[in-house]
This record gives sequence, C-alpha cells and structure tokens, in this order.
Amino acid sequence: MALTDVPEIVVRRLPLYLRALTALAESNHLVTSSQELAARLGISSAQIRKDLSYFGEFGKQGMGYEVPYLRDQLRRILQADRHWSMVLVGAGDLGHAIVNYASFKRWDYEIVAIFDNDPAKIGRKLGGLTIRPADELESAVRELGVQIGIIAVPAAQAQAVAERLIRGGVRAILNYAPVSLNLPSDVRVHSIDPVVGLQSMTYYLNPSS
Amino acid sequence: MALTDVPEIVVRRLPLYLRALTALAESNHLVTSSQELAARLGISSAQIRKDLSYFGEFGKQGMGYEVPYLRDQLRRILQADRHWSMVLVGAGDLGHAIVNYASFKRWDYEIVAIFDNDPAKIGRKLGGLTIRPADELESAVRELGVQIGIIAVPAAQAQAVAERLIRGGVRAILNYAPVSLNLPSDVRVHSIDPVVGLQSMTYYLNPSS
DNA sequence: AGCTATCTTAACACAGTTTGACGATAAACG
DNA sequence: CGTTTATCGTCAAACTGTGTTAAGATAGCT
Repeated sequence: MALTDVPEIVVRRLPLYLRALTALAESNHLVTSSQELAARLGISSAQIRKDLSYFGEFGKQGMGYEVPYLRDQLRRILQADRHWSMVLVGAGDLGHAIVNYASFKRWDYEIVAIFDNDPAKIGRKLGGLTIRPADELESAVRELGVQIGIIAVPAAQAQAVAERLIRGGVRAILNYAPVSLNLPSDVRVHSIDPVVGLQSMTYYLNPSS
Repeated sequence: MALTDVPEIVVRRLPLYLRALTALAESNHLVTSSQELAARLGISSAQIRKDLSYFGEFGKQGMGYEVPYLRDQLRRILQADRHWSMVLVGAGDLGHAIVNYASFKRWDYEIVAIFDNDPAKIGRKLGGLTIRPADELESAVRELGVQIGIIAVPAAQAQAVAERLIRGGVRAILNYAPVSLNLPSDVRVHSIDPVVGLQSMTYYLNPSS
C-alpha cells in the first residue's frame, strides 16, 4: 500500500464513491458491484476497481463489494470517520448560510469559531457562537488546534485571511471567495465559486433565450 | 479557430482567467502578461498562452495582453457578456441562500422562477418571486425558455428534478444536491458539494486535533 | 463438479495534458 | 536605424491518466 503516490485525481473521486455507498447503505442495499457504482456515477467500472486497488482489496470475486464494509473502509481512508473542527472567517450572508448548512453537521464537521473584521458584527451570536474579531484569528486557530478553515470574505481580503489561517496552523481551506489563492503546496485548497461553474457551462449553450 | 474541439479542461480554466482579468481591470491595471497571470493563478504561463491560443491571438509579442481587451474577449467566448435567466428548484435553507447570493446578480445571472413541492411553501414570496408548485416545473421552464436550472432539493429527488428540467428545455444544471446526476451528455452539469471537497482534503491531513 | 459473475493484477496502447524550447515580433532606446 | 528586451504563439517532447485486454482467482448457484 504505497499511499504516498496515489494520484490526486483518484483522491478526488473517493468521496463520490463514499457518497454513492452511503446512499446504497441507506436504502438497505447490502452488496454492490463496480458496474453498479459505475452506472450510478458515470465512471467506468475498470476505473473504480483500479482506484480502489490503490488502497487494498475490498471486494470478493464473483460477488462484488459489501456495501457497509466498503463504505467504512472509504470513511477510514478519507478520515471521514471522525469529527473535524473548522473555523469560519466572514460572517456576512454567505457565512450565515455556511453556518446553517446542515450537511456539515451530518458528516461531523463542526464550526468551532467565527471571525469577522466588522465591529458591528463582533460580539454578536451566530449559530450559537460569538463572532470574534479577526485580530484574534491566528492565535485562536493555534489555540484551538484547528486544521480546516473556511473563507467567506470578499475576494480582496481572501489571500491575506488564508495566510493568517495557515500561520495559525490550518492545513486545508474551503474557499468561497471568488479568487485563486496562492498558497504553499502543502496546504490543500478547495474553491467553490458558482459563477465559475456557470461560465464554463454557458460556453456550451445556445446564444438565445 | 476550430472551436468544436477545445478540451473541456481548457474551458473550465477560462473563467479563472476572466476572474483574474476582471480583478486587474478593477485596479486599473491596463496591461498584463501570461507570467503575471500565471503567478496569480498558480498555473504555468505556457499553459495560459496555449489555452488562449485555442481562440485566437490576443496578445502582442514583447508587450503582453491589454487587460480590458482580453477580458472582453473572454467574456464573449464564455457568453458571459449577456444576461442569463435561471430557474431554481428547492426553496429550503439552501434555496434561500442561493436566491440571496449577490454574485449572481453582479454577473447578470437572474433567477426568474422558483419551485418547491412543499404545499406550505408554495405561494410564498422569496426574493421577489412567488414560489410555484413543482408540478409546473416542466411547462414553466418551457414557457420561460430558460436554459439553466439550479437544483437545491434533497439528494433523493435531484435526479428526477434534473430530468424534468431537461424535458422543459434546460441545457445546463448547477447541482447543489449531494448526488451524482446521470444525464444525457449534451446537458452540462456543475455540482457543488462542500462535503466532497472537505473529504478529499482531509485525506491529506494529520490524524490529530 | 461445472458454470457464471466479478474481483485483482499487470501490461500496454491510446488519448489527453502539460511543459519546455524556440523563432517571431513589437516597443524602447541609444 | 540597429540592438536589446520582453513576451507571444506554436511545436514537439514528456508526462499523466484512462481504457482495454487478458489471465488468474474465487464465491455462490445449480
């Protein structure tokens, strides 16, 4: 199991497998096959088997995969079988939506601190937490020992916020600001910008309506 | 200019270029180079030049690119220089956040109809629009001539909603439901699932804190 | 026991993507 | 008006990822 050289693209597919397996388990589907998963995910069955083989042998020849077992293995591989603490920077509309996003709770991701630099917001409550001044960002992150940060500030401030999160010890950033962050390669970034998604789709649309 | 065989991965990068150019233009930066863009985006300069060369010659040797000109060209290529109408399905918490997401307005994407299947929500107002029954989805989409749909319903209903949107004439779907949609290849899908992003990052994190 | 389905693995070919190198050229400058 | 400098556009090589095939293994079914 040479886990160090698993291609990143494979790691990005694993959560999709986990999501499909979780759905199967919830509908009491106890066994599945690479072909069934492939049909659900729109990926080839060979690719699924190959991806999984990076991490071990999870299936039984002739039978396929036991859903709960494979799901648990993927949860272990992705470290999705444990609780994660996160800090949120930015308590605007987007920050509010993120705090209330139910899927985080369901998957055991918990926001444990919220920061903003607007004096009007500091001290207020949001999702049971008191909004703290952005000055405290670095020290608070270090104190809490948090590894994941969520950025929901305007684009102009995102890079600086990211750097401060990293100085506090954050190693993974979920970035909702519409800007490309420039960070050390040992820090993981996942950016979410719906407009980027829309623009790459409208490229293909008809110039009408 | 053989626009038909532009790799999809190139099309997915164009919005990032556009975003960077828009930011440069807003700070009155009139000229840039592939190297400057590369440094901002964390992409190689050769790649940027090659990507742009699929669509024409936009720069001047020795000089680089004129920011407003290249920005406008990218807006034209991506059809980001016009207004787009969208319909939203799902008026829960997520749907509310999407309606209030300011970046859509700023980039001229407008939600023109909202649907839900919850009788308690139908008839209520959201963002100036009356929430309509999901029964009307197909016919209303067809009547409005909308090409873009946003899905913000529970995972279990997302596939069926997507199929109805498509029957109504939708050609591009922004999918916030945590499920892989299985759709005809001529329909574009962009899925946003923050949990998938987090899981692919936690794979790389330390098993601590 | 034989049959069927399906996994595991490996090798390889193919396709797609990225990178590096290089000639071309526009502006600046003496 | 030639030289220098910066930077583009493009080609080809290198690299990465995907798909295919084939061989071997095995669990369950008849």
